[in-house]
Amino acid sequence: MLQLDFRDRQPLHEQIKEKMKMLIIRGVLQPDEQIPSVRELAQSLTVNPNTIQKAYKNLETEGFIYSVRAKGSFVAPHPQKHAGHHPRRKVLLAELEKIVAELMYLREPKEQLFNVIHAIYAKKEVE
Amino acid sequence: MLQLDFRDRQPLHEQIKEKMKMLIIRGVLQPDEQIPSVRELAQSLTVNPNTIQKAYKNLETEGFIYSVRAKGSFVAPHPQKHAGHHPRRKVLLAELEKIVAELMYLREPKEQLFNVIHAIYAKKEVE
DNA sequence: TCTACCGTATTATGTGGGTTAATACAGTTG
DNA sequence: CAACTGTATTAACCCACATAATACGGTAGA
Repeated sequence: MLQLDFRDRQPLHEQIKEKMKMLIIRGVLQPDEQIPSVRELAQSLTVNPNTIQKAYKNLETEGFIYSVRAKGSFVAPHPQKHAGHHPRRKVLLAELEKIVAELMYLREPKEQLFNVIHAIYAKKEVE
Repeated sequence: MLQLDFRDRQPLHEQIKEKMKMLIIRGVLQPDEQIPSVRELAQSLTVNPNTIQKAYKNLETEGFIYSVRAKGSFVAPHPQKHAGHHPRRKVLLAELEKIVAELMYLREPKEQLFNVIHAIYAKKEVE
């Protein structure tokens, strides 16, 4: 299901969190859809169940999934309106600024960045 | 000069690298300007000289500074033309996609992202 | 030349996080 | 009852981070 890089210095639980987050954001996993159990995913990725649980715990804290004892873990419903005070928002915008600043430093054309954003937002409207 | 967060889990040498990178990108430090020596910055930040050296070494690898034995470390000249094959470019664009995708998920208006980019690129033209 | 400073390298040491491992508990499902 | 869920706890190992002490080679100024 997911592909991990065991040689990367990024922790496995973070890699798992990021990949799962992407699948949810991109709509590959639908709201209320059940995701693999802790033990099942651990076995298929050949990692320890604790590593999966840490990833799932963080995903739940960030609002991407919800877990029900003895039933399983599921994709959380998508946000319905723009929450300007969302805790993640400030972090994301700050990161965005850093990246754009460095791309500008490398003489990346501004229009290219617009194209990237357009492509992502256009994709969303399809799903 | 720089401000570090010793409680942050981000390594000190990475914090130093990122802050210095920002000062260079934003034009606070001019090309060929000398930056603090390893020992000097170590003392003023109350960290070990080895930590500074690791930050400087990575900054040099990424092309933001250059170091001359027995003379000091200096801000590298800015890139003059867009290098589409630059190693950092691919990484930065990939990160950009991740962040924009998550902001879209949080229902951030597309126009807001455009404004951020506009502001950064506009700032550059002043300097 | 002497002194002070520069970048750079090496080795040793302590600490904390990431990961694995082995259990255990509580609740649901068939 | 059996098999599966999420969750919690404890111990152990490894490695990156950071510190510390020291040294080498080259430059600059008194």
